[in-house]
Amino acid sequence: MKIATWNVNSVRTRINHVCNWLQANPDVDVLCLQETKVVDSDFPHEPFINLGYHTYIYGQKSYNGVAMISRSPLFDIQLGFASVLGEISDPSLDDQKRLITAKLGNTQIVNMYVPNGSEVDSEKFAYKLRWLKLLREYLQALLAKNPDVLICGDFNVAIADLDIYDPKGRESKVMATDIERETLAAVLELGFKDIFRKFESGGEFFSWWDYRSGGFSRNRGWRIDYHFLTDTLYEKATACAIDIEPRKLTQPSDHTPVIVTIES
DNA sequence: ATGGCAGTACTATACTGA
Repeated sequence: MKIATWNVNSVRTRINHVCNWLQANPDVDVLCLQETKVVDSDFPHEPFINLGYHTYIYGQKSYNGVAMISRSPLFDIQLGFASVLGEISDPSLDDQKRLITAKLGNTQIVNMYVPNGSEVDSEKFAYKLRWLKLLREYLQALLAKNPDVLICGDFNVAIADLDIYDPKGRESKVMATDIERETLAAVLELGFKDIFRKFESGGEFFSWWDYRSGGFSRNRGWRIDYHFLTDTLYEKATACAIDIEPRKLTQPSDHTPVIVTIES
């Protein structure tokens, strides 16, 4: 089983890149997309259906939006926090469409686009931390039903200094502050491990490079796209790869796909 | 220290991202 995650920064603008990538990677079972940036009624289902995939979407106008593109049908699709938790005390956390989960066989796959947070101490930053706190409750509820959970997506947090090309001054930078790391760590403490680090302990591995200032050509990137797996899945994983090829194309997304391989 | 690049909505420029 291969699961991939890719923040495509508009699925409509990137449709050819995504379809070409699927055709070049036919053994990927599920591709989790973030930042689709399209309302559901305008989602480009056809190109995926024509390639033989099933599509599961949760979008909104202009911003955010997630989707799952799957070789075989997925089951028990749930959109947003409330679909799992029931009524939530802060409904604004479901205003932005960032969270979709579904089952592939016995594996619960959660695809998420964590809020960026804009600037430290901004209202958006507070929203990000509240979102991550509710994510913990959400995952706890999923784990109560099924121990085999894979969460992936754009987490907008570099979990270690090794995941940033230059961590100097990171304390005051969004995506790298202690409070973001601690809040995400509290989520992962439920039993999730970074599968990339099962296979690679070194630095200079990134999944996002700023469009500006030649970030990619100078490899000035961040690793903010992850797959976190619970124990049984973690043990069965045999590889985790970052595919930088799509980032080299013209008009690329600023993120590139990350793929985990799990023995079935 | 700042700005740089890109997509969307809209139709000039603001907002957002990371």
